[in-house]
Amino acid sequence: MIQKPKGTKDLLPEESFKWQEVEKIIKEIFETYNFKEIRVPVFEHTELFERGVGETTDVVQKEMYTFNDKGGRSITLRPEGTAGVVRAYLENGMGSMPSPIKLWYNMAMYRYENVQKGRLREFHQIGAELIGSSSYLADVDIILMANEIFKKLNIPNIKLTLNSIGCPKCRNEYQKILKEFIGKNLDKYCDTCKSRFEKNPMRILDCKETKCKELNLGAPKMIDYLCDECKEHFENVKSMIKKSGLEYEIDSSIVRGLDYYTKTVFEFIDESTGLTVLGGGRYDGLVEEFGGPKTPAVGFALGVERIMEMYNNQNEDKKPDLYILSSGFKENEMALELSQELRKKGYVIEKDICERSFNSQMKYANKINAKYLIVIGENELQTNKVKIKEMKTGDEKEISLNVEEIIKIIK
RNA sequence: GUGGAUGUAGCGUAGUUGGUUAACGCGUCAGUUUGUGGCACUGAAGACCGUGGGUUCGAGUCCCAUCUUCCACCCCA
Repeated sequence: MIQKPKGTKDLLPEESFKWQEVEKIIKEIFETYNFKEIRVPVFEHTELFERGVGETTDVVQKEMYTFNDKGGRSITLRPEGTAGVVRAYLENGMGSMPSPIKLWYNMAMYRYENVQKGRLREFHQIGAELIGSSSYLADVDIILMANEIFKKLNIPNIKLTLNSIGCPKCRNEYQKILKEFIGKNLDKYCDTCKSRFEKNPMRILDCKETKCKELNLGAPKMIDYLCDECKEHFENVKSMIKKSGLEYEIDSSIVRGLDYYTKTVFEFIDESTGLTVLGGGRYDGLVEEFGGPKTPAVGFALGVERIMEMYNNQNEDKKPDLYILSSGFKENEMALELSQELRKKGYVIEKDICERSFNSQMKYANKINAKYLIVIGENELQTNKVKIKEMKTGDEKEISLNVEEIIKIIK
């Protein structure tokens, strides 16, 4: 038997119904903030992610599904959503539409990861991008919108953590100081850290190797070296969030795995598993990195599979309104006609399509939880009367055999 | 990428120190019941025991490899 590839998942009807419910709730939240949906290709030129996400990141270094197509182009299955959305923003001239641009997406992502619970190779992210505002008010709106998702979905034990990683200006200053600190013991760090020393020393602070962690003790923190502008921005974000009544924690270790972030970064963490369910931040340099004008932006992405683990259904999937039981050619013809008319009016109708016996049809109607049932046989065709039965109670009622009379009962 | 565990019908399990046609429950299909379901009873279908090698007269059971799933590290959503 051929199995599905490692790290992928089939969504069966019971779960796909749950997904639809969650997707609907989140979409409605986005709409109240006037975000519009965007859909971009599953694959892009590899260069887009190398430049956008950053060549020193784990995502680009070891997790991308990259291949050459038949035309010799290097193609990559998207490992995240922001790069593609920003590319589309530029390519479609959205910079000259009324600013800021507010977009949301719901897309599959691909990362060659070691599989574990809550970590798949094909997974889904729902995200939002707000492009064209440098104000702290944009950060706050994005964070509050993200928080709304957990509130509306009734998901408890979610913690918001915040940090600021500064702008290129203060980060350069800070990195000099950091490199001085690390440089003293560089030969004692692990190989990954050594390779990151020149290009991206801040990620060394994120290393989980015990020897590196020990060496990092007492290292200078970015948050203490923010320039005046970044500092003010972060203070404003914090105080506005506080005023809105949302609790948060400062976590100076959040740097995020993608290089494009600047200033505010945040994560919503599930406290029972410790997994990040939603992560995001500001990325003021990305549009420019892709060759566009200097354009500030902020956004987030949430892991759909991870949120599904925590969500409990509020409703049940639809049950058939009516089962039409019939046997015999004329009778089947009548059943078909009735079912077509009722379906046209939006009712969920089940009928025999296997030419099964009376008894089997009866049992089937029961198993699929049909709400009502009618039997079409010789008598009904002759008298034009039919008994309609409520399956739950067993009550039967005789009515004329026509669509209007049936609707009166099942509606 | 590193370390550990796992794998028997659709699902959940049994399978004794290797020994004939791999068992049970749920589910599925049908019959008892050509005019009324749920209960009950009867029957049927469904597994080359994850895959490929090896040891043996003989392997679901032992050995090796490989894959999957799960857990930890790493990383992230």
